[in-house]
Amino acid sequence: MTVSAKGRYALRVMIALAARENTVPLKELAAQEEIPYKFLESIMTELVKAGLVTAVRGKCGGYRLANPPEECTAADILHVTETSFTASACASDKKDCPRAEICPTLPMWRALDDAVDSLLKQYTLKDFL
Amino acid sequence: MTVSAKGRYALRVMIALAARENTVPLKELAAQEEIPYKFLESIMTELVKAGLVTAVRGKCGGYRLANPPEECTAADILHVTETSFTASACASDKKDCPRAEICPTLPMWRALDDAVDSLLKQYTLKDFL
DNA sequence: TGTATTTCCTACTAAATTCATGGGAATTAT
DNA sequence: ATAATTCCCATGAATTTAGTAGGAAATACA
Repeated sequence: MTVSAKGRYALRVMIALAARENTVPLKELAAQEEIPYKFLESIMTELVKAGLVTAVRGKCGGYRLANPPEECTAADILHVTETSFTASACASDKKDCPRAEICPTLPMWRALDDAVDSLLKQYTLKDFL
Repeated sequence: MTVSAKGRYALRVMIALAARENTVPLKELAAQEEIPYKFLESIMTELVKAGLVTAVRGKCGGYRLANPPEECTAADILHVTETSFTASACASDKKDCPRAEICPTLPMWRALDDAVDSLLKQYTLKDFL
């Protein structure tokens, strides 16, 4: 029920990018945020694929936010990094749970997901600067 | 960020106990709820220690709720079973995170914990019957 | 054109956590 | 006594998370 190191790293890096205008190379980001270089590299790949970050290859390249800080929420970021970002496995994969139809707790898991999501949507990168 | 099988099992068993007046032996509970006997046994031990369930040893023994169903919330149960029931490791163990003082995201993790907790407190075992 | 700097891609390894299983001691109704 | 039960301690398997390694592809700049 805890956000992974990966998720916390991702959020931290996004805040770091929000604080800078130019593209920042991974080497610098990893050093500044004290995150293992190669691990961060894999995280950046995901953030790029999700459209939250823009990558510039080659010399003088690096990463920068794809959008203004106030347009990127904590929910956006964590949905990318957290493999199963839902309170209960049942709530997301209906077919995986044969009890879904009769499960008395399903409504609660759904409500919990909604509560978490709506709270995380309230925080944008701008709020962390 | 997902509630473990252990947590879901615990909730299910507690609902099952809430639906019955008498003490129910583990053997029966495990069969009815289709939960591995020995795994459930370890879960019951925790629930007993937490004071949510009363155990009766010996022949004709078993488990029953320690309190009326309307007095036991989902939060009570999940706090027992989930090893780290907090959105971020930082939010619970201050000393583990050297950045706690300056961390811009800590308030959000705290708010998330509060949101989750207050929602889970709204559901009692009675609501699931 | 060559070189240094950078992201991209694929595969692998290590550590931690979750999910169980096994055997037997202690307790209790009959 | 005996059978049915919880309690206690240790171990093992499976899954997920965290971190590493090496090199290919792109790009700025001399």
